Amino acid sequence: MLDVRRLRLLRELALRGTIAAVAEALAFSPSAVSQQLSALEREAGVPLLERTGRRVVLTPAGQRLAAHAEAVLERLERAGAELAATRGGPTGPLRIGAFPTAARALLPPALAALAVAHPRLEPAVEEVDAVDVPDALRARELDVVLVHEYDLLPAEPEDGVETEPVCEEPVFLAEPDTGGASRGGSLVIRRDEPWIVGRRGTLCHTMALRACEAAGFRPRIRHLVDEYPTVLALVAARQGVALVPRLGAVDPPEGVRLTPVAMRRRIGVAYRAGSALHPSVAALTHALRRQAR
Amino acid sequence: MLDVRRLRLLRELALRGTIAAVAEALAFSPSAVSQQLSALEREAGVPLLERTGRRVVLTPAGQRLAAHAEAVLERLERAGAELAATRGGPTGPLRIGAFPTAARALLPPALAALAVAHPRLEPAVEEVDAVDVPDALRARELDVVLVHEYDLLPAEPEDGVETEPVCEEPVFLAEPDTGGASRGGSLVIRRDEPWIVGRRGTLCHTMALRACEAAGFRPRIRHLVDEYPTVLALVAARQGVALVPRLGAVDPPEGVRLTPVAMRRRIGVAYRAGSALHPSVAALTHALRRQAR
DNA sequence: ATCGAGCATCAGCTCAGCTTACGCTCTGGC
DNA sequence: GCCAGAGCGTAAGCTGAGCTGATGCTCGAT
Repeated sequence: MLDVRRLRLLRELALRGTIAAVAEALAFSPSAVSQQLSALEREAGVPLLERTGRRVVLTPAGQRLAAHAEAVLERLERAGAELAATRGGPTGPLRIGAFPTAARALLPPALAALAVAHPRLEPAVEEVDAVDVPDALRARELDVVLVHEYDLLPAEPEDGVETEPVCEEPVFLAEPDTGGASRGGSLVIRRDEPWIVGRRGTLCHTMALRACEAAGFRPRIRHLVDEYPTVLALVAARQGVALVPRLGAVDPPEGVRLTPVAMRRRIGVAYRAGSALHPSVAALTHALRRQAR
Repeated sequence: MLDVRRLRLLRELALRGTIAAVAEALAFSPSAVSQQLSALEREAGVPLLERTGRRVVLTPAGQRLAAHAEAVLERLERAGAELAATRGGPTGPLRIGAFPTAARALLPPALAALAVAHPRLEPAVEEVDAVDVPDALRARELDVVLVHEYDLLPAEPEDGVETEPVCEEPVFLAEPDTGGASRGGSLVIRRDEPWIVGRRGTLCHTMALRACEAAGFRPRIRHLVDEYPTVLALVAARQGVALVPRLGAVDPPEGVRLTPVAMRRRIGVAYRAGSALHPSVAALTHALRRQAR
């Protein structure tokens, strides 16, 4: 009978690529991981890893075994979720990851409602970068993560992670309020304005570029700022224009005009495959949905 | 993460009913099983067992968890089978169980062919009672078992065990050869003859009773004998009539007339769920099928 | 050419989990 | 009705699986 703890290491290796990364993710020493993978290879009787240069890669047999491991672990996750469900309502710690806007605008009221409905639930929120989400979930550093995607930028599915939609919101063009009549939501008219976009590598950065690209021009980028309150303050100071989702534009400062554009942002929750039935996860999803209405 | 070794114990408990039986089956002391199940219950956070009298029974939550365990273990079995397949052809020990007729008539030539095709396979045959088959497979005492069923007596599916057909054979009515013309294969005409059937509790015993019952009478049973050569010798000695499948009637003695009746026996192989792809299992199944033609 | 990242191996230690011993409770046979 | 034994749980003690930390080797990047 194959050892599931070792299969877990193999699966993590398939996801992360190096033994050192697996070790760090699971809080082991690289030595331990190496030893356990060697043992797994001995059990299997087939080479699973191959040293290439100073790294290792999975052999085809190793990849197939990693797929089996994925399936086994998912079923274990489901079993655990079901147990938690029979254990009664949501209880204990729930580690929630969120992108900054959600952490500020969406989560606090949802958590307040949750505290009333499920007083024994202990949510812990942590801001997290989108790129770290799958690893954080798989490594069990987080249990649920609020994620978002834009029309022009659909998120691709990740192994071992499932996503469920929570709500959709419009995206606004934010520009200095000159007092004149609105010029409508088309981006093209602002092609010569300076733009304020998210920092490079963020979803919002890419989203703004894609949106301008779709409108047929490359924006002149002046400011790189992630926090929407700051963005709006810059807009009010006539530093440029920006694209801002509704949740980023609650309570806009004076001197900012918001015009809807033809793009929407979708917000969802991501969790480990199999934990959809977990009562704490289900309760948070429910609270977020109610909040979003 | 739930411990799979402990889940295995829970699954065995679901199948066998007592901790002592689980311990014996897996070569542990009952104490070890008890401790591990307690630990599993602690992990689960839900009562899984309930003491009733001097036994334990699974709670509903325990039963559901056992079902998950079954799924996990089956997937592990498949992973192992796939590894064995990539390891190259059939190799190593293969523990084969068989009912007596198959052990005598079907297996030896199949094993001879197998030895030529796969010299590194080390088959070990053991006669086994039909009632012990599922436990022997689940407890990993055997890898493959030859099983049979009669038209009137279909085998019900067992958790964790899969069955695949190998061949079908006719069943004969064996009666003393009086030299006269055959009276045809109807059983009714022999309703007053003494009958020779398998020992009580065997499939063959039940099969004979069902066949007579279907023909509308209750047989007068004189001899209870399992071994078909002995049965045929008794028939030749004019001790009664009997129902004998073809494999039990190779080389019949003088003075026995065999007439086909409207019943067939199906022979199949049973193995642990998930091990169908195991090269040794597949090779044996293949050899048996060829042999049966 | 050199340095560091990445992996394997070795030695040593710790704790999970096994066995043995024992006690308790219930059941079935006499 | 009683008692022997089946069945389960707990306590104590031991062993080995598996972890850490040290060391060495091999690449690849600067």
